[in-house]
Amino acid sequence: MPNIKLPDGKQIKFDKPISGFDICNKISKSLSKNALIMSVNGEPKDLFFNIKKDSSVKIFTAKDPEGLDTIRHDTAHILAMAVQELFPGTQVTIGPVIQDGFYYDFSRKEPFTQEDLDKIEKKMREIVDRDEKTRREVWERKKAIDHFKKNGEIYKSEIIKSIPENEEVSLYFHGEWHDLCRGPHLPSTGKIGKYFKLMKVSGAYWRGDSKNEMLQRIYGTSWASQKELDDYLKRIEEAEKRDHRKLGKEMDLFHFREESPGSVFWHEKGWTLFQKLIDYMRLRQKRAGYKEINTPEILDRSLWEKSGHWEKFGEHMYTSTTPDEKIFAVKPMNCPGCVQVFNQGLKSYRDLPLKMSEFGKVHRYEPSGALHGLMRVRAFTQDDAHIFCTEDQITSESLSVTNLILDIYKELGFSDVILKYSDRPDVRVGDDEIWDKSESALLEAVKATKLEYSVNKGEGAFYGPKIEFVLRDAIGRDWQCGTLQVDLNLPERLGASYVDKDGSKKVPVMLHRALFGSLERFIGILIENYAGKFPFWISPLQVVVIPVSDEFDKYAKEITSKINSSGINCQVDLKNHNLNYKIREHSLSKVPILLICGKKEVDSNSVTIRRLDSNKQENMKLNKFLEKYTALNKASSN
RNA sequence: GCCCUUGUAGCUCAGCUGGUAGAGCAAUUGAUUUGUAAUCAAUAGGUCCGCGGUUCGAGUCCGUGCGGGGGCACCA
Repeated sequence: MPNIKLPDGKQIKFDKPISGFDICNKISKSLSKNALIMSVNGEPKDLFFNIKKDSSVKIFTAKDPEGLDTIRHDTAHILAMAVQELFPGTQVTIGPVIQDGFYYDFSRKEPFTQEDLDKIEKKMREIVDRDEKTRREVWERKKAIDHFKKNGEIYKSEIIKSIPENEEVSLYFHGEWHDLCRGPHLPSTGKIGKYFKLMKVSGAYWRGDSKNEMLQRIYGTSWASQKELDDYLKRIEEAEKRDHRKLGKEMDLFHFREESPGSVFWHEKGWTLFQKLIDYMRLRQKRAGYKEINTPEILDRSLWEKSGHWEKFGEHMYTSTTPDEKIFAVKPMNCPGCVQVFNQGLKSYRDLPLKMSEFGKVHRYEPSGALHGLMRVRAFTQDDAHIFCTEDQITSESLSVTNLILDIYKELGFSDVILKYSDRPDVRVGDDEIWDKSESALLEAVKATKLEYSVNKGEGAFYGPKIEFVLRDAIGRDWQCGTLQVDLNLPERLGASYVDKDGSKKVPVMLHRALFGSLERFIGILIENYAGKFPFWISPLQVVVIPVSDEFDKYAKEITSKINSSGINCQVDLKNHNLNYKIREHSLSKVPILLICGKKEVDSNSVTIRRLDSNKQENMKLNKFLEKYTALNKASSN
């Protein structure tokens, strides 16, 4: 005679075993209508599950994340159902819920076309209309395997084999159609609603392994209401508008071309942006005690063999054979070169910590399918630095690195940052004592930031633990950028040493650190974060002067030259177009400040300011303008 | 690298079932002299991604290579 405890503390006594439906009926009519699944003592269950013992029960509707997830899960199921109705012989595999939706992987010879997707979606709506009741059966493992095998569902039988022995094998039925599933599911197909949409088809390896067969994955999205679906589609549209590849073209920042896939052709404006970031970082790093160096882009194979890169990452390295048959590699990383700078000359403990920064351009032969605009390229510039220090200095150096990184992110508009800390993997170099030391140093630095962080057990590099910095952009997307890694391996491999107090030679610890990781990628992130509308000080073209008519060209040219002399990037637009046209053109290319000048301005030696996305006008004496905007023309910390 | 998809003027795109290319914007020239998001007109502009094939004939069909896009795998 179960006694049911509800989340609000209320208890209901029943005189016989009951289902979720019974409980809902007891509570309210609307709940009976809206209930999707429930949890019994924390375990997710179907509403038709029979509760025999005293339990705490929670009912979920579409308003709960658990409810929405189940809607998505069920949408994936009816996707599979629709596919098998339309395309008999297609094998189903897995169909999990993912962020904002779900996918289902199928095995079928012929590829699904866009028309197929439309057909499938229509069929799914039919299935919802049929409102078929959900039925759950638990099968004996062997029987289930044989059953799916007999039906040609090889993948399903594989999945059953991998279910742990102590778990039951459950099948969910909708009419004749059934699928292996842990559940829970909605009581009937009608409960799904019709706020779903199939988004795209793509390939995906069975069990995520590139050695396996490639399946066809259909992605979909599913929501509890039309409004949520519309909002989601709108969100995607907004993200597309910010696409850095699109904006890069529109704003004339850079382009790509066939002759060098994955390498950027920077245009003047894009390169100005690039240089501005470097200038800013130089300033900050100099202040933080870094010494900037530069090392060769092409280095003899022997160095890469010594560093271990040749063996581990050889297939991703560009190499070059000289006319006299020597093999050189284009650097995929800056560290070996930097260690060689350290190695030149004798170093004393008094030199430590020695912080060497390098804006090094590296080349990596990335798989063609990985390339993506500026986000994933084959040639990029790292804002790299290597800190050589003693074991005792790891903590303080880590703290100063995290401070610098977070401060610079903030200045560039990213204050929402989370950290990922990774500790020792099973296969590693170095003794445990030094691992203990480096791990606690990094963890201390992580904690000192007071930011949210995750611990990734065993995810560190074989040569040391690491922190990764993930920043969240204006539309909530996460980008992993910065990194701080302890390296207990490379200095030794390349024979780095310093003379300690007692006159003995010691191997220094090396910290690798990068803030943006790749300047190219970071610019991509900046573009998308700001939707191309950069803050004044970063903007590559900051001011455009527009004379009202060619009568005022002379004045416009004069003030343009004065503004440029003050260090602000300014252009004058003397083209034979009217004012409206020019305002539109420069607004679309996202110039932050337009200065309009006509008779009024010439007479009073002033400018009229029009800011991007505002049609307010502000008149100001030229001197005042220069004063105000030179002050704005740098990061606030400078 | 793998699966799907795609490649036409500087840009965005049209071109039905094969009959040797078209628009808008941009560019150039001329007119207009403009006060806050597109002034008007004329002109010029294309090995329809490359290579091969089918065909009397290919932007269109087939094969192949390269590039782009969406995923998967990869990301020191």
